[in-house]
Amino acid sequence: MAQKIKLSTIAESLGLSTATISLALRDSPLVATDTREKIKEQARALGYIYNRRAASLRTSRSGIIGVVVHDIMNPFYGEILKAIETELDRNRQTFILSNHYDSVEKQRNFIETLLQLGGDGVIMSPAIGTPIEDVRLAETNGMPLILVARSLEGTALPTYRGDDSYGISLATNHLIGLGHKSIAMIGGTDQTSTGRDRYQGYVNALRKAGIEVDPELRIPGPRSMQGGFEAAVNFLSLPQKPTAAVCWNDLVAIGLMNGIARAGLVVGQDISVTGYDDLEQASISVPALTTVSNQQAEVGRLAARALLDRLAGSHEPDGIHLIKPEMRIRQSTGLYRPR
Amino acid sequence: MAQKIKLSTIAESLGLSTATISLALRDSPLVATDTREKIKEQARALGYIYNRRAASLRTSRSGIIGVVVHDIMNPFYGEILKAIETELDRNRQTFILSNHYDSVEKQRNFIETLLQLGGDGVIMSPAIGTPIEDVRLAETNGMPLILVARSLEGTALPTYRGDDSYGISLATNHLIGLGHKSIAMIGGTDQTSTGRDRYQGYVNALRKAGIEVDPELRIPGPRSMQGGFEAAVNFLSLPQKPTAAVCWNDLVAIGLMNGIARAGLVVGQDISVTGYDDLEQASISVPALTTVSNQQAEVGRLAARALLDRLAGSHEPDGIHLIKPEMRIRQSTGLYRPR
DNA sequence: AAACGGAATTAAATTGTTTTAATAATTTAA
DNA sequence: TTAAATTATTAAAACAATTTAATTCCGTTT
Repeated sequence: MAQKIKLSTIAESLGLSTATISLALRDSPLVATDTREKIKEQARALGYIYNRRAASLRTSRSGIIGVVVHDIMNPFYGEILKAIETELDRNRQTFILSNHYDSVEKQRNFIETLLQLGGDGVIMSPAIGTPIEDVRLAETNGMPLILVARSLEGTALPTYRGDDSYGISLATNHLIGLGHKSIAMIGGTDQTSTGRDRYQGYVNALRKAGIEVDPELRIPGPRSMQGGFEAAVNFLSLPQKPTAAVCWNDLVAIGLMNGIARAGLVVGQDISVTGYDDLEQASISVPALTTVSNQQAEVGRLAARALLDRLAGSHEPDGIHLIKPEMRIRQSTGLYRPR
Repeated sequence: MAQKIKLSTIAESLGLSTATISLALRDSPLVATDTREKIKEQARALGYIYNRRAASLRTSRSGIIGVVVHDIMNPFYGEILKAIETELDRNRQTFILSNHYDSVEKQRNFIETLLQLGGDGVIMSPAIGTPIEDVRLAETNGMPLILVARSLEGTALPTYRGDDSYGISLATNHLIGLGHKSIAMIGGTDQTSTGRDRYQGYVNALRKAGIEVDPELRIPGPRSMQGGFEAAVNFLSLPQKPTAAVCWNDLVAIGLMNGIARAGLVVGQDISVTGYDDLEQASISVPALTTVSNQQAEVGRLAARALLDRLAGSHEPDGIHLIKPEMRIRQSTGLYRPR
């Protein structure tokens, strides 16, 4: 391991001061071009490694940005993260990623760790039940915060997410247009703003079409493939014999379709199913899934952009930015036929 | 934002020195119990936040561990990461996650960033073509390195991964046992050690059963669902009319099954398909996927454990640790019937 | 009352960088 | 040739913690 190469090592080896070395390595115009070259060359030769903690101790900028979401293994968040990663990478920011699994405590630990590391900012998809103090903790310590995919009531934080109410109404209207009247809504929870918005979109679309809303047709549940798969039994044994299902997301929809197929029914003919998110998998499922694109890439990109802009000093007004979803019609939905 | 609370703020407010505060907050027996309590109370009241960069500058331990894999959106890595996360969380280590997408450059950037941040160690699943220097870069700078899921020829680094050759031979033998003779191998690459091992396992099993190996039956390709889906066309038009396929992983298998279903054939009857990894999705696909559990959770846990042990000083011998995979038989495979 | 021992506290050095004001060296102008 | 202006370099003070050796403050013992 030899011994650590630091600015002073380079300085001594060249008979210069650390100040010059520091300036030169950061391309300051204060140091002469040829000395700069000489210094850079020497740094490379010695295998110098920039010590960010020492630097950030002085500058109070760490180049670290925290990102915390419910679960990175969920492709919905995965796609958002990918967009954030691209944008942050481009701006040479390091990012620290974490899941909170909807544990407020795990989320707070993350925020605290980030503060200890001197994080420059956070992008988060707040855990269910996030208390305002936790958000304030970040803010009072000078760490700006952007919300993504979920909003948080009672705050005016900049938020980027899809227009869920509108998106679900697109899917519901599509089914209504195909003649369906008994439409279930499968998966998810009503404990998040997203949940309430989505249910509202479903309700609104039905009402507008003069269809009565039957609370029994709302089957909440995990937002996973497994969740959808398990909901199939429940769904198929409803006394109302629904002929269509609006699912919380694509994962639930794919799980539900698998469950329905196992029961011997044909999705797209006997039962129509819509998803939400338009994951990569949606287009290659069997049958191909009719769904709503939630524009994950755009949502992630905008959130990252917003944070970077804020860090660069521009203070755009806070508020919720809703990204408009789009319908993707495929083979999992078809004309109404009585069951 | 008021002004930053630091040790000296607390010290002044209590008429003590920063040394005492520092010691007290870290539960040193050097400071009297009642002063310690008083100090902790005051720290809480003032909203003190521990400055890790200042501390780690002095102690040269950052509590940061880097983890870099091919793609966190791939559930195979996702499951490994989840296990690593659990283990590191339990030991209060912060971890920084990154994808390298098999770009050696992106991987090196990550290692460099981690060095700059004073990372305590790295767990990585090396990108294809990783040069030894990059690994050495970490080591010569005192950052221990553990490999996971993939190995790297020419190094004696501690490595934790599944026994791929054995695992694939399990799947191949299962198909041979069902009477299949023309068995294709779909997806993946032969550029990684994993790839070569898996192909070897397939070849070995065939040879042992006296079946001739036909190179045309090896269809390499992306290790994604999309990849499997697209391989279906190729697969179905092979002149050898294979009746079974050993897939690189579950994603490829599910994609392939979807492709076969789209072509009107029934998986498990007309064609048998095996996966690899035993992802959560495997058990709920239609038909349920016969696959090989790669013990992701165990692999991740052991890798994290190995790094933590090393950081704690225990110097277990290096070397490759192969975790034994297990067969999971479901409905995607069935008795041989000529196509 | 002096000497001692143990417990609690602290002074001061250290970690590796950045930054500002000051100095030294060089060039230009008069 | 000298003064002024410009360019290049550096000394030294931050930044916020940790750590070691020294000091202070007790109560005991002699």
